Amino acid sequence: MCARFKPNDERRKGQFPPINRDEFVKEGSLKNQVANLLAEAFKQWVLDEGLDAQLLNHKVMIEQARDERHGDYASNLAMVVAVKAGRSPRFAAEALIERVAKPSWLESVKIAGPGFINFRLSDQAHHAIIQRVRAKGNQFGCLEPEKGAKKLLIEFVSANPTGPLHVGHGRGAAYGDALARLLRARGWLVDSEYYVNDAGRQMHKLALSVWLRYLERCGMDIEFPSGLYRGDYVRCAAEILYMQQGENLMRSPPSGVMDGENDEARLDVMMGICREELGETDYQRVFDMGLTYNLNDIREDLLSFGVSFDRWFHESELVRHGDLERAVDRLSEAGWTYEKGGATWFASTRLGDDKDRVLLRENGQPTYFASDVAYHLNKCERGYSACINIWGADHHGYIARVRNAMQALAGSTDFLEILLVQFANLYRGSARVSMSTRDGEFVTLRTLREEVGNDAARFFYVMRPCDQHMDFDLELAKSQSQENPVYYIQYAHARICSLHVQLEQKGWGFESEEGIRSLSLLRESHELSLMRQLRRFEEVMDLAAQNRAPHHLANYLRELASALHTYYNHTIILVPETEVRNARMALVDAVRQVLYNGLAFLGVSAPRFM
RNA sequence: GCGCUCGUAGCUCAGUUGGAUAGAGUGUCGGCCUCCGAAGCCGAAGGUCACAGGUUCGAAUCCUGUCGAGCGCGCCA
Repeated sequence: MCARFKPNDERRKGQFPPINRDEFVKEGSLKNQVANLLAEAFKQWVLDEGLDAQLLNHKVMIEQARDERHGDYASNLAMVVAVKAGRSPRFAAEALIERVAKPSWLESVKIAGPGFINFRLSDQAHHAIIQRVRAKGNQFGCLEPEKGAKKLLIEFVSANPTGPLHVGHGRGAAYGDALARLLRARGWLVDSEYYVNDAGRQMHKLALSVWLRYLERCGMDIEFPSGLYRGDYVRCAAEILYMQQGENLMRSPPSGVMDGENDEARLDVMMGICREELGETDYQRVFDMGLTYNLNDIREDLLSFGVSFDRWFHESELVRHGDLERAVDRLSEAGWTYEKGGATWFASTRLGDDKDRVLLRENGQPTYFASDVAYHLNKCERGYSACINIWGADHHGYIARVRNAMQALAGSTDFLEILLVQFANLYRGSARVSMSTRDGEFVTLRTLREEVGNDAARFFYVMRPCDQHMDFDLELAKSQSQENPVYYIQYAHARICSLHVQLEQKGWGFESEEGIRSLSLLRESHELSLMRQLRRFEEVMDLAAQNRAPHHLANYLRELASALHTYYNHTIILVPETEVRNARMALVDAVRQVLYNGLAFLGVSAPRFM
C-alpha cells in the first residue's frame, strides 16, 4: 500500500527510482489512496469497538482542504458517524486517527476543529509528482483504458444543415469536444458523432429556398415568401447550382399561392409545386445542393474550431435502411402504440410523460420524434454501453419522451445521459443580439471566431457550467482581448518557455535529473503551494470528467497560472547556484507541462511566445 | 396554468455534491520594473448568499412556500 514512494535515504543517494506507472494507474490518485487508508481505519474501529456494522454504509469522503494550513486533504467522517456511533465527534476522530496507517508519503494525520481529520502529504509525495509530470509529458493527466473499458458515444452539435452554425451551437461544440477529450483522457473509449437531420420538412423548405434564389439568378422575378431561409448562404448555394446546371432547372415559378391564410400551409403547397415541376431527379439535385453546401460549411467551420467527429450520422440512413419502420414496429409489438385519428401514437403517459406522442402522422409521415427513437435504438444496437447526448436547452421537452421510448424498447434508460447546454446570451455593448435564424441577422460561430479568436471563444464557452445561462458580450470580448482570462494562462506558459530561452543564452542549460534530485531544496511557501497545485491536477481531471464539467479544469488552470505568476514575481528562478536553479526549473517546467496539457484538454493552444 | 434550470460583491461568475473566517475575475482606489516577459505582482474597498420558514452538531448547498428571471409544454424540426 505504501510502497510507491521510496524513503528519503534512497533518494539522497541519487537513486531516485522511476514510479511504476501501471501500479499508479491502477490505484488512482493520492486522494483516493488517502480515502482507502481512512476506510481501512474506519472498518478497524467499528470492529474494535463492536459498533453497528451498518455504520460502514457511510461513504468515506475525502475533500481538498480549503486552507493550506489545514494540510492537503480533510475528512468529515468522524462528525458524520459520531451520533450513530454514540461517541463525540472529537472522540471518534481520535479513534480513527489512531488506526490510520501512515506510509512514508503521508506526513501527518491530525484532528482539527469540531472533528475534522486533516491529512498532510510529505514533501516526497509532491516531488514524485513533478517527476511523473516530467516522465509522462503530454500524456500526464491521461490514464490508459483498462481492459474491457466501456465504449461510450458522445453526440453533440447536431445542428440542422439548413444554415451556418451560430454562437449557440458554438457552446455545444466547445463543451462537447472538451468533454470528449476529458473522458478519453480518463480512460474511456469515446466515439463522437454528429447527427445530421437531413430527412425532415425543414430540408424541403431549404430546397425550395435554394430553387427560388436559383430562379432569381436565372433572371426571373420572384417573390420570396417569409418563412423560408433567406440568408446569403442560400444565394451562394443557388449560384453554385447555376454554375453547374445553367438554366436546366428553370421552370415556371410557383405562383397564385401567395395569398392563402396560413403561411406554413402555403409553403407546403409551394414545396409540392417545386417538386412536381422539377421531377424527382432534378429536385434531388436542388435538395442535395442545399444539404451539401451547408454540411460542408458546418464541417469546415467546426474543423477550424478544432472540433472533429468520428462519424456523421445521417437521419436519411435511418429511413433508407428501414430502422425507422423497425423502431415503430418494435414499439407496437411490445404494445406501446395505438391508433387515433389516423395517426400512430406512443403511449408515453404510461411512463409518466405529460401526454402521448405521435410517431406516424395522419398522412403516414414519421415525426421527428420517430426518427429520434430509431436513432437511439440504433445507438443501442451498435454496442455502446453508454450514450451522452448534448442538446440545446430548447430540446428540454424531448428528454422525457426519448427516455420513455428507450425504457419501452430497452427496458432501461440508464445508458442514456442527456446534458443540456444553455444558450449564451449575446450582447453587443448593452444591446441584446437577436438570435433569429429567419432574418439572417444572427451571429454565426464563424463571426465570433474571427472577432475574438478560437482560443478565447473556446475558453469562454467552457469556463461556466453548461447548464448555466451565460452572458457573452462581444464588444467586451473584443475590446478587452488583452485582459481575456485565457491570455492570463497562456502568458504563464509563455513566461516559462522564455526561461528556457534565457537559460540557453546564459549558457547554463537545464539539467532535469539534477533538478528533480534537488527538489528538497525548495522550501519557500510559494514553491510548496505550487507543488500542491500540481498535485491537484489529476484530481481536478477526475472531477471534471465525472461531473461532465470542464469548467472545473478551466478554473483550476487559472489558479495554477496565478500561483505561477506569484512565484515568478517573488522569486528569481535563474540563480547562479546550479542545484537550486535546476530544482526551480524542474518545478516550473512541470507547471508549464500541466498548463499545456490542461489547455489542450479544453481545445485551447499554449503558445511559446505571445 | 404545468414542468425544468436558476437567483451569491457595482458587473460577469466560482464555491470541491452538507463543513472550518463565502471566493476569483472585472471595475474603483493605492503601491511594485537599474532585477529571468508589468499581458504580471502586492494591498484596500465592496455581502441580509432573492425573501420567509423547516431539516441537524453544521445550510449558499437539502425540503416547503413566496417573489423574480430564462427555457420548454405541436400530427414543427
